[in-house]
Parts: sequence; C-alpha cells; structure tokens
Amino acid sequence: MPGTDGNWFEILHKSGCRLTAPRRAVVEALVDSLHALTPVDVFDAARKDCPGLGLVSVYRTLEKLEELGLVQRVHLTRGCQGFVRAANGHQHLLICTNCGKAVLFEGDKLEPLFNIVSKNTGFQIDSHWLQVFGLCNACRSDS
Amino acid sequence: MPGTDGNWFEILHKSGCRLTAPRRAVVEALVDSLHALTPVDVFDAARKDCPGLGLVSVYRTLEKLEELGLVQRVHLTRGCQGFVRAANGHQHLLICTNCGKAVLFEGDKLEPLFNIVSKNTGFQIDSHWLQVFGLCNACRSDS
DNA sequence: GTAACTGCAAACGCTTTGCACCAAG
DNA sequence: CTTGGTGCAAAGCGTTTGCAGTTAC
Repeated sequence: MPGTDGNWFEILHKSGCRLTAPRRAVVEALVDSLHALTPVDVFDAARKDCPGLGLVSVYRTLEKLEELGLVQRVHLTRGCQGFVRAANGHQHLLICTNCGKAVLFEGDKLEPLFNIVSKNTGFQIDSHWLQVFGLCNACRSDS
Repeated sequence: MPGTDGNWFEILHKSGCRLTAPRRAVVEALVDSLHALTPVDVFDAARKDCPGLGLVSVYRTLEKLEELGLVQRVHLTRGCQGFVRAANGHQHLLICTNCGKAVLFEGDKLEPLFNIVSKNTGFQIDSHWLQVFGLCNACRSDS
C-alpha cells in the first residue's frame, strides 16, 4: 500500500518526534521499498535524498519506527538485520529468497492449530510468527 | 526425545569429524537441553565437562552441527543467537518467553494455507518457518 | 529558548581468523 | 603419520554510546 508515508510522519509527529531531513529520508526509504532492507541498505537509499546522513541516524530512526510498530524485523537464516514495513493485524511475511521481495499475506487460519498445541503442551500461547520463503513471480521466470 | 546423543556422535563421525573431548562436551550440552542456548550458555554448560574448553570451539562445533542439521537457530525479537536441537520434518518451535523452554510441535496443517497464498501471490513457496511464543505450564503457575 | 536530533569518533560485544601445538584415527 | 581440532590472541564487523554542535518547533 503506497502513499501511506503521510501517516508515518503524522504518527512520528504525534509521538513527539521532530521531522528532520535525515529522518524524512530514512522513512521514505522504508515506505518506498517492497524489500527487506538492512540498516546499510536504508543508509544507501536515504543518502540519495540526504547526502550528509550518518549511519547512526539510521539506527536511531529504525529503533523509533520499530517502537512505534511501523516497521518490523525480517529474520533470515544468517541473521535478523532486515527491516520492512510492519504487518497489520494477522498478516505474515512472504519473502523471495532470490530478490528479497517481501509480500504480506493474511494468515488467520492458525488459531485452530494453536488451540490444539496449547491443549497438548500446556502452554499459554501469546504470539506467533510465521515467515514463508520462496521465489516470486519474476524470479521464477528468470530461472 | 532424550537418548539420541549416540546418533549425533555417529553422524559426526560419519561426516569425517573427530570425537574430541571439547566436541563431546558441546554436543552433550545441546542434547541435554530443552532450552534455546546461546553460544555462551553452551560454553558455560560444556565447561563443566571439559574445563579447558574455549569459546571458539563452541562456535566451530555449533557451525558443524547446524551444517549437519542437528541443531537449528531460534530467532527471538532481540536477535538470533539461540540454538536448539533441530526439528524433524514438519515440526515447529514453541518457546516460553519467561524461562526459554523450547518445545517442538507438529504443524502439518499449513499446506492448504500455502496453496492459497501461492495462488494469490504467484510465489513458488519453498519453505516456511513458524515460531510460537507463550508461557509454559510452570511459568503460568508462577505468575 | 528548549529539547530533540545530528554526525563524528570512540567504545563495545559478539563472532571469526591466524597460528602454532596437539591428538584422533 | 596425517589431518582435523584445539586454545589463545588478535582482528573484524555491525551496533551502540558520548559528546558538542545544530535545528525543529
């Protein structure tokens, strides 16, 4: 859903943050991207808008965005340095293992499974976390 | 499933690894544990069996065990430094957010969901990854 | 004017690498 | 004897922190 960046600025503003050029650039980089981005990826992208930007500001803005639930981490086999726009409600991440494209999909259907698991294990289940890996349309055609 | 450590040694041996004291200690620490362990956790536990053990050997053994599919990473919100015994087949991880207890459960039921997602997104789905968080029986009673 | 934000440099912590020695097979 | 494994120390790298100057509001 493009065009939601106005909301992000509004949310940031409402939580007492100032809308500086470096922060704007970082936000734009993440809102515009359909891929999971590492801090350095964000840095590189945002530097085009704001050449003086420092990596530190990227980290600090990412932290704030994660705190506000606007951005979430992507966990890959080799680490969890990726960030994408956060899912709303019961959405989950689908990631292309070739190009890194990230898509959200609905996954409400898990509750029945959790009820069974809860009964069998005695756990009180609070949250879950599903990531699916595969090849996107474009990358399938290439191979 | 306790008592599977014999298999691990056999598998290691068959893939050309030598069964040294440090390696044995690291393997024992992981086989015995029902919790996700960080490299340092493993280090501490394994040092009881093998006092001269170095952290480096823990890293190197973990790498080998992951390579052989005997151990898998646990991804938590703040990082992915945890290791537990790997799941067999279609099992998934259930983790207690209080004590770190890790339990495996069957989760075959996801295929229908993936078929729908695949149809909707054009992705070819290769693998998935489900982790569930909650409180285990013991930790529920405590609170 | 005030408090939040900035970039820089230094500090930090976890992980990896180089190396000489050791031990399993 | 060969080759893989070991511990140590140092290097590496991504992230965090301290700080003085800057800027949104």
